[in-house]
Amino acid sequence: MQHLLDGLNEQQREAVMHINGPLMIVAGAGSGKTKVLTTRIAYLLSKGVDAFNILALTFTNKAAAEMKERIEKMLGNNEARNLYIGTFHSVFARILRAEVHRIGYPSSFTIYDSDDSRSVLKTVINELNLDDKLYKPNVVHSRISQAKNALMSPAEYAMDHHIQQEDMRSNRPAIAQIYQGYVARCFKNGAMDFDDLLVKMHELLKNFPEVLHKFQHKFKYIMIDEYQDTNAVQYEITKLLAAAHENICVVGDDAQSIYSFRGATIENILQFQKDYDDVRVVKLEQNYRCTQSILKVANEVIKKNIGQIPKELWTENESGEKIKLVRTMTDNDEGRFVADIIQEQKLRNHYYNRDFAILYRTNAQSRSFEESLRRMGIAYKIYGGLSFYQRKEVKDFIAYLRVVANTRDEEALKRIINYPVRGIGKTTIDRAIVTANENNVTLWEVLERAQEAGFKAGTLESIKGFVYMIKSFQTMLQTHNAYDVAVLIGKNTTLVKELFNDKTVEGLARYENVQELLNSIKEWTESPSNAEGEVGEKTLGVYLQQITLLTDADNDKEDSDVVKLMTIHAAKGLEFPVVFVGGVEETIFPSGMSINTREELEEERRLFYVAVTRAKHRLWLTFANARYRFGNLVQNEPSRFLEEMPEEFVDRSYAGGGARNQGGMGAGVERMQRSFGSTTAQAEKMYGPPPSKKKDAAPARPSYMPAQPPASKVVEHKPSANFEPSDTSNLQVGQVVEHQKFGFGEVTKMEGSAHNPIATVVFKTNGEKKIMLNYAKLRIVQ
DNA sequence: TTTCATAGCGTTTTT
DNA sequence: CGCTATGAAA
Repeated sequence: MQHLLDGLNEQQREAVMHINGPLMIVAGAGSGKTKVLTTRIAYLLSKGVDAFNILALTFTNKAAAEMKERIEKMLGNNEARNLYIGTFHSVFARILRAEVHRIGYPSSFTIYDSDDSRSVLKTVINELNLDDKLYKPNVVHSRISQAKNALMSPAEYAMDHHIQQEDMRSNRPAIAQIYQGYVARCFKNGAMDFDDLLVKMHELLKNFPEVLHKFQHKFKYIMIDEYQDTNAVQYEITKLLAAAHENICVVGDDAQSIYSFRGATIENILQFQKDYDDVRVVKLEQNYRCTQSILKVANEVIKKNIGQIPKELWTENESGEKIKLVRTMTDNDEGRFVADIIQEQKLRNHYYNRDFAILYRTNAQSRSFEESLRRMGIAYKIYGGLSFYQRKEVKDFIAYLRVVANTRDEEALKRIINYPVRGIGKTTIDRAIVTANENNVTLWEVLERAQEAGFKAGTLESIKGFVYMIKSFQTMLQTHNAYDVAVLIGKNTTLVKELFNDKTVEGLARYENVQELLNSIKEWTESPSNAEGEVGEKTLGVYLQQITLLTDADNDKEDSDVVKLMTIHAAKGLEFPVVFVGGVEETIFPSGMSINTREELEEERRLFYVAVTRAKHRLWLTFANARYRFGNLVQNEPSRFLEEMPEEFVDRSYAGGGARNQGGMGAGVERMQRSFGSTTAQAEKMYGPPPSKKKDAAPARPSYMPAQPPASKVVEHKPSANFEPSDTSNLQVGQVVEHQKFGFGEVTKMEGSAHNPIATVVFKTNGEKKIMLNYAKLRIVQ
């Protein structure tokens, strides 16, 4: 047993060994938090606690997988596979699978990602005949999400005076109505959004005493990582679960709370001591990650925040280099500078690509870094942005799987019903949806009984074919695994073939993405357990639920030697030898959206703290005088956070003398001012004027002259006197035809299906055109 | 019914 | 700037 505790400091050991009763670990950045958590679980197991009785909630699936691996190594057996470790969302998804039938959901419920949610909202907003200019899905969704995270039902939302006033003031009084419609629609679709995974879990525990009792009894020991980033639902759930044994251990750092925008409240960790009697508090204050300089800077900046748990982080590490502040002219220069330094540092200090991380406040900032790295031939990977599973072609394929697993899923159904094209167009779908709503059945049920709805013969055939196909996939699922069915789907829908035939660069990438998806299904099907160590359940539904909850980081292959680019939020919990933080400018960092209240600004500062403390050895902070935003050059002041850093640990020699060109700077100010400049005027001198906002800034022309017609001007053709459309059903390559507008031309290619033939015609006067024979009138000349 | 062009809009941050 | 949501032509 002793060896488990070896190498732990006094506080860490205390945290590990306190196993009964509530425990709060205040873990500063880089203080060995993960080590403590894993050791603590191993310690519990070694004391005879059954792995089945331990629940550990982490922030990412990757963290969960890592912890499990480390515990297995420590113990030398595979007991760890029986632990319940995962994110709130994935652990609850797993529990819901078994229990959610009680509230009318299928166990293979679909999990909607933000895109799906937005799409449902759009439908609801349209059906309520509301102005979609006013009710933007994004705005509405965040409103609903906030309500859910505060455990507020649609009815309660409608009754709440404060909320109603807010919605009135923003001229959106119908959000309550939309909320209600949205919830109803999700339920009808057998689908849950991210928030529902928490809300429905809470509902089950609250309304079904037998469920609550079962899980209270099961989870005798509960651990929650990143507790400072939990929200109200998560708080309520854990409180319910822990109520029986009160063996609850939360780990967090109030200084790193950066998720208030999704309902996280720092109060949860500040109030923990009041929630339970006899809370043991352990502070981990020794940092093992950063150099003195980095840590001093971080400490000093975060001190500007008021109302924290008092603590002073210290380290025995060497002092290291000063933090380097860098000013560049534009965002493109910033990118070039960082790429240059990476190149230089690789040579000078023998770093590998994988030792570098470039962090930024917003995803949009990745572009300039990406470009310069590519130009320099430095391998990199961008985390976040749109994930693999959000790409069009992947989502399309997955939509088939989703429908097969859950035909109630209307979003997925709408996506694939006419993809690839099978003659079920918008009119047909709209009509089917109306029928479904009128009869209060699902869209799928309408399709199943299409003959009763009175579609015309051709359409009915198409629908029948589609329904038959989906049903055959479902049948196959009973005897085959998810991978086999997926391959069959790819074949039968000609979806893979279609992508394969697209030989453009993007088409090739799309094809490869679908292949990769198939591989991932195969891998998943064949591996004995899933991300949470769940053995056995290898159904299609489970697969789909899991991938929706996956992030880029979860799929990360640690072995690849690439520079990592990500937002600071995504970098939480990670560390890198060398870190660059880009765009340290007012309106970006702190974000222009978050400078209106002290609370907002303090969260930005905590974010800055997180960014700085990701670095182990070297840290560069960069900012640009001006950067391109929506196509035009705008200038920003250096971030106010730069002024808050203690001078002695900061090297400003690349920074134009001082962050804000004011007070306290050395003699360098003027020199740097001259050589770097700081105004847009100078930026324009070097890079030309910003593109004009006006569309028509081009050559002046007298107002009486009409603007140039669009480039694709048609040379007028007067149809022959005897023009009469011919029967083109047998049109052949090589025939000469006349078109009413385009004139005479020769057919060079025939393509398209029998139902929708397309002829390519090269016209004498107008060049090559693609003509759809069903609609265009052609006279065959010879 | 499908495709292609363009107008308009967006950037916090994520499960 | 780059994407996507709509509408006119095919």
